[in-house]
Amino acid sequence: MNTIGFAPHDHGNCVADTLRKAEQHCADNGLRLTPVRRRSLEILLADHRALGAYDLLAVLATEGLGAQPPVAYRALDFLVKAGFAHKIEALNAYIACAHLGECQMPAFLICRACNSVAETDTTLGRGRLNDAASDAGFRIERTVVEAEGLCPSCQKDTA
Amino acid sequence: MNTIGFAPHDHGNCVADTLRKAEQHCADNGLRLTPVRRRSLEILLADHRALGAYDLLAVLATEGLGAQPPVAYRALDFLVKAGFAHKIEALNAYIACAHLGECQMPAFLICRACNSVAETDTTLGRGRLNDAASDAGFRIERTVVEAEGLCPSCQKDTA
DNA sequence: TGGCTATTGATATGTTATAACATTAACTGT
DNA sequence: ACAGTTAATGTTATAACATATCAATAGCCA
Ligand SMILES: [Zn+2]
Ligand SMILES: [Zn+2]
Ligand SMILES: [Zn+2]
Ligand SMILES: [Zn+2]
Repeated sequence: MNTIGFAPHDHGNCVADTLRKAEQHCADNGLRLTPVRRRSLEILLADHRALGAYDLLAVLATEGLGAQPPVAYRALDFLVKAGFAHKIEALNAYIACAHLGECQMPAFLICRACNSVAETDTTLGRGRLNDAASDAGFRIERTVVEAEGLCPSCQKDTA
Repeated sequence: MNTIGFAPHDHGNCVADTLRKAEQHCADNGLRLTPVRRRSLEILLADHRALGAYDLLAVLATEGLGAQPPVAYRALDFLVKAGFAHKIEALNAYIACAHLGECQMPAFLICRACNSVAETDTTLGRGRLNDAASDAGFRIERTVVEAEGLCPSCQKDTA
């Protein structure tokens, strides 16, 4: 299942690996990983939490990479369209993809206490949801699957 | 599956039925379906589309039921908590529950062309997400399952 | 080089949501 | 009926999230 976010892992490697894959994907597809875009991806990758556009902007601003909302939203738009990041609809926030290169249908586990987000790659809903969609004659283009709750560590804290 | 929203149905009955169930639920649970709340539910029920909080507010305002944002947000909060309405996270909008009384884990089919929304259910299909959550030690409290695409009628229009 | 397109800079505005506090209505027990 | 309590509403202000628009610049390709 490869759920990333709550389990400890070699994060330095995780970051370097994702950046490398992103660079490769841009090279292969004629996309430009400009300074703002690259730095935005790095900031999102820094830890496995969702960041609001204005949170990202605040960091970019301290680094002289832009101070107006469109800077952040353009970078996020690029990252999302390229598949390097996902929007968490339930939070109006953004997170780096944890499975770059093999991300088909992401689903997210969102801790309401510490705001950490784990990305898993499941086809939930796809079976059941596809059936429902077929019955209704609906053509699915994108799905949003998000679960809110408590991560292992926050369950302990509130126990 | 009882997917409601795209298929024609006796909507007058659908509305009356839902209002009756809501009244009963309030009576049974000591909740108060005040004028603003009741009218908000009626407005959401008017058709199977998601309405923004400010859209709802605009209607309420023309009827003298309140003109400030908190009026709409309080009513929506009540309706959502009571299970009479759902928030569509992908749209930041709200819709009346189409399965009042038997709604466990709703999922939505959202047409990006006409904005109609069908409500279906994923109760039987949450195996994979539950598995992923278990593996990660995550305790799910709420799920968001939304599919964006084209409804039958809009597929024809763009064909 | 010149023309084209993608990207960035900058200002303004639109949209969604909540904080905070005063007021009024409804319920509870006496 | 009365005070004490809680739930709901009125009102103002502001926070948080997102986009429209247009000018300036950088990369790219005849
Ligand atoms: Zn990592
Ligand atoms: Zn992903
Ligand atoms: Zn947590
Ligand atoms: Zn429902």
